[in-house]
Order: sequence, then structure tokens, then C-alpha cells
Amino acid sequence: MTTIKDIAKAAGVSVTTVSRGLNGYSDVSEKTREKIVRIAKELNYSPNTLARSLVMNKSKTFGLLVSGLNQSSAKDNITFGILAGINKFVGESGYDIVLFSTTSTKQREKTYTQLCKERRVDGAIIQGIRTDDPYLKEVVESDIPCVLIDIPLTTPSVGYVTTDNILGAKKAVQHLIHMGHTRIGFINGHGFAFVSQQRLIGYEEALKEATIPINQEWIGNGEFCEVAAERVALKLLEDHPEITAVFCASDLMALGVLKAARKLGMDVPNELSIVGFDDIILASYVTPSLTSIAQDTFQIGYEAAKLLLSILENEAGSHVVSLGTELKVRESTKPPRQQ
Amino acid sequence: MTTIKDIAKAAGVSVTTVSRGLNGYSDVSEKTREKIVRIAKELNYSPNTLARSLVMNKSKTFGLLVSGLNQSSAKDNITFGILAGINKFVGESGYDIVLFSTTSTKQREKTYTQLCKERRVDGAIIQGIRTDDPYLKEVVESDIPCVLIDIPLTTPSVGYVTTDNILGAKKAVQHLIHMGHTRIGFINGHGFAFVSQQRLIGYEEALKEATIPINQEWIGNGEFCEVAAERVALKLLEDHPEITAVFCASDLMALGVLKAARKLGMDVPNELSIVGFDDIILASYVTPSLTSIAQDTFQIGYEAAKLLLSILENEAGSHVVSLGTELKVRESTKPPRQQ
DNA sequence: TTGAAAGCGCTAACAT
DNA sequence: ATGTTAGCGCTTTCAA
Repeated sequence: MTTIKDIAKAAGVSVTTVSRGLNGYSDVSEKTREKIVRIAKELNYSPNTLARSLVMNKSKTFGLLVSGLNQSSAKDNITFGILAGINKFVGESGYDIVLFSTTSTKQREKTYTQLCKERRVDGAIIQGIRTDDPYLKEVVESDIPCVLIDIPLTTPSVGYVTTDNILGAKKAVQHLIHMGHTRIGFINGHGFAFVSQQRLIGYEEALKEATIPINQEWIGNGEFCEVAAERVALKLLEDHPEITAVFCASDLMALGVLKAARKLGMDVPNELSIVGFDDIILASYVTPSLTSIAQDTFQIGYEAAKLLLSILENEAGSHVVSLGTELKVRESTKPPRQQ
Repeated sequence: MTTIKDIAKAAGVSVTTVSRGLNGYSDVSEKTREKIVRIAKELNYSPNTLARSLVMNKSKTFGLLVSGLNQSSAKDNITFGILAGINKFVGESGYDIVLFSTTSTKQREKTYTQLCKERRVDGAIIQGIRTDDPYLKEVVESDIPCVLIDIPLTTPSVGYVTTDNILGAKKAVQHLIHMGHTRIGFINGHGFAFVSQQRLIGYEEALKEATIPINQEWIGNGEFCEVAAERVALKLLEDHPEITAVFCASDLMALGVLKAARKLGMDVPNELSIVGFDDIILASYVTPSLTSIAQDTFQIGYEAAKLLLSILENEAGSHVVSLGTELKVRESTKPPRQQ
């Protein structure tokens, strides 16, 4: 493996000069610089980023902690979208990404700070952890630059990217209200997800503004999981046949509700309207296709990486990025039948 | 940032002893070892893997070159599955993953070898490149341990993981033949994909074995792309109304063919049977659901990482892993109508 | 414009 | 069982 030492020897200069020449410093004569570059090429030289990072104390690396990089998340392409977005920005910026595997219990023994310090990442992006995750405390306490996705937390070194979940949920429920629904159920995720808290607020606000009373019995938690949502919806719809529409905090759960409705012999959308959230690919392909609140996961990832870089470079500016949503009206919603 | 030097000072021993103690060498007394570990914990020490990697000349890192980590690959979750599989294995093995962003043209200026050498990865996994990609030549010429996905190439340091695409394609076509189809079209990917070459062989073998003549005019290339496949299928089905079934080298393309059939007013499966490949999530959700040859992308990723580790550790054994497929019969295939 | 020397944090011969 | 020393490949004062 060629080193700058080899180049120095071949060029008859010192390693210092080689280093400077290769890094484009001005204080090296054009002639020697050219010579150095030529020899480096001849010798097929590649810089050793480990050595460089060690001495420069920065690695040009982002650490990535994503929870959804596993088989069970294949159906909702959220993690993938975020990953792709991060990848895009990072490709433009000269950084590389280290994927921390936090899936196994073994790895979970390492703290967030350890993970970052060991690999000497310049910053981290965290997605998919619950608000009660111990990592979060570390994120705040350490001064490692970090961008959280969907967790509202800022310090001088920490920012976050999220979607306007309140407004998104509101749009969904308002869509139902405008169609004439008043008895609207809600299958939320779980209380430890910030997005769930927000979407609940949006749900409640929409109802309040339409002076529709909120009925706690019509609200359930589906753990962001298709089967759990199906189970919860089954009970909800059986216990409360008055419900004419259900808003779900994720499309995956909406799929579960769809199954529940089918089991109960309820026609969607004629007897029950369903609105999802996320606009996953499946939403437009299932039958009936799913009305949903679209969020741009690719953009979320892209903005997260961008924000991290700006924090790293001490740029002034907000540490918060909030993205919009879009209501996609499809076949799963319809005005309620006249009674 | 705490270093072993700090620990050495605090413990009143040399850095060597600290290093040995922390790494569990036997030639250090239990008493001092305990002391060292205790102090390390007190000082909140994290090893600097950069320094360690530099001196040990290995980084406990796999480099990942995947082509499909972008927005346009969201519909087929192949890249995601592979990524998740790799992630699983890697999480169990103590390695970490560096995602090389090869999306941008800028990055593309760096050669494969440069990418790997700069980051000093111990090995690489490459997915989604074409057989005419210049990277491939480098993979062979360099002695960096590498596992290719779906590209049959072995050297002492290179292995590959693939699916039995010949048999897979054969199963698909045989399924159609068994149903009574004899005029079977084929929408392949493109000639620079190994899997396409294999699937073509499988298609031809199945026909030959059934003594059905091969008609080159019934074979087209859809570039593994939904819209391209739709276009190609449109022409194919118009020019050759005798065709009663189409085998597609990917589900995404099968979706395109489905659209083409719809445009031509052909009912699937009554007037046209369609078989796809991959068994992506969408396959079972579209209407009509898609008969498909399932391959396990998660397993591919897992096996790739596993194989790479075994190559790294100089384990004897084959450098080739070939996985099976499974025919999933759904609604898009049916015996041809009697004429 | 160039070079000598120090040092980033760690491991590993080679002593003792 | 422990310490001394050298060195991994690089950048960066400081001096010339």
C-alpha cells in the first residue's frame, strides 16, 4: 500500500511537502506539486483516511442509527426512503455513512455515545426510536452533533426534522368531516412516539373546530402494526357500530383496519371510510386504494443530512426542519350513508 | 476525550498494560486488570477505533456499494431487503457498515479500489451493478475481499451470492405450460444483467423441454423498469395477439405488463396470464394479485455478509452461495381460453 | 518554498 | 506480569 512516504522518496522531497502538495496548499511550487501528483498517480496512491481522521480529529463520517432496517419494516418503505434521502445528500457532500447495527441485543449494550465516540463520527442521525429510549438522554447530554427524526429536541448541537403531524392529522380528519362524517374513530400508534402525540392533537383539533365531541372510546392504539391495528379495530368496530370512519396514524395500520372491516362484513368505503398516514406505496395499490396523508420520507432524510452538516459547520440558523403533508384522496373514503 | 494514556496515569501503570488489560490478554494480573477496567469505566473511556484500525491494519468495517439506494427503487424493496439482511448479520458479528454513496456522478470519479482503500474497509459487498461496470474489473484485479450479489465471479478473495435464476425462470414458464399455455412471451431486463441472462436460459429450457418452439419475436427487454416494460409489452401484445401468457423478469415489469394489458382491453388472467419474478410486496396486493417467483432478498444480504466474513477469515469452503426460489401462484395466471 | 520533528491513540515486539 | 520503544500514515507547528 503506497503511503506519502513512498511518494516523498520517489519525488525526492519530504513527506510534509507531499502532504501539502496533495492537499492543494498554496505554499508549494507548482513544479513540485505537479511532480508529486504525477508520482502519486503512478504509484496508485490512496490516502489513508484513518490516519488522516486520527490526526485531524474528524472523520467525514455520519453515524446512522435507524431502527427500521429489518425484515419487518419492508412493507412500509419509510426507513428506506429516509435512507435514500440521506444517501443522496451525503453523496453530494463528500461524507460517508456508517450504519450502526443496533438491531441485535448484543449491540444494544453499547451506548449511543460509545458508538459515536468509538467510530469517531462527526455527527449522527437517529430515526425510529421511542421517546423513552435511553439513547435520547445521551443525545442531549453529549455534545455530539446529532439530528433526530420525528423527535422534537434541540440543543446547540442537536436538531430535528419532522413532518407537520398535527396539521397532517387535521387534514385527514377534516376531509372526513367535510364528507359528512361525525363519528370518527382513531387508531393511533403508541404513546411513546412523538408523531402519535401530534397526530392525536390534530385529530382532536379537527373535531373541536367542527364542534364534534371527542369520544375517548373511539380512540385506540395499534402500535403502528398491521395485525395489532386489525385486532384493535375489530373490537372498536364491534363495540361501536356507530362509527362511520376511522383515521389511522399509519397506512400499515389502515391496512389492518381494512382487514378488520372485511372480517366484519363492512364495506369500505360504503359502510366505513378509512384514512391512513404516510402514503406508502401499497396505499395506492390495495383495493380499495387508501386515502392517505402523504409525507415525503426521502425529503426527510435529505433534510436531516443537510441539517446535520449545517450544525457541524456551525452555520447559524434554525435546528428545526418541518415538512408539509399532502392529502391524497382515493377510494377508501366516501360520505357516510344516509340513515 | 479519555485515552488509554489517561487511564495509565490514573492507574499508575503503562499504556501497554492498559491496552492489554482492556483487550483481555492473559498476561496481566487479575488485580491490575480489574483496576484498569474500573478506571476506564470511571473515566468514561471509549476506544478510538481509528487509532486501533490504523495500527492493526483492519477496521472491522464492510464497505457497501449498492446501486438501488434511491427514490426510484422504492417500489421494489429488493435493495432494502438485502440491506436489512446484511445489517442483521453484521450486527451479530461486531462489524460495522460503511455505505459508499455512489449515486452522484461526482463520487463516481473514485474507483472501487480507491473507495475501499481510503476507508480501509476489510471487505466489500457490491449489489446492483451491471456486468459491464468498470468496477468489476477492479474487483477481480484488486485483492480486497469482496462479495458480489448476482454476479458470478470468484477469485481467492471474491465470492458471490445469487439466486438460482435459471431454475426460477424455468418454474415460472413450466407453471404456464402446465396450465396449457404454449405461446408464452418473455419480458426480460437487459443483457447486462447476469440475472437476465440466466432467466432467459430458464425460459428457453422450459420451452425446449416441453418441445415448444422458441420465438425470438416474443422476447423483449423492459430494462427492469415498469414504464419501459409497459411500452414493450404494448407493442408485443399488439403485434402478437397469439400470445396467451407473459413471463416477466421482475414483478415491477409485470406491473407494467398488467397496465399494458389493461390499455389493450385484455383481461388478466382470462385473456392473458402474467408471471413475475421477485415476489415484491406489491405482488400480493395488486389486483389481480401477481403470480411470481419469490426470492429471499433478506437471506441474500445475510448470506453475502456471512460469506464475506468467511472469506476474510480465510475459512475454507465455497465462495458461491446459491439460494432457492419459490413459485407463488396467485390470480394473474390461469389456463388459456379454449379457442 | 521546503524540511525536521512532534504527535494523534493505539498495538506489539522485545526487553526485564 | 509489566514497561520501554517503535511505529501505523498522516497533518501541523516551527524553523530554515
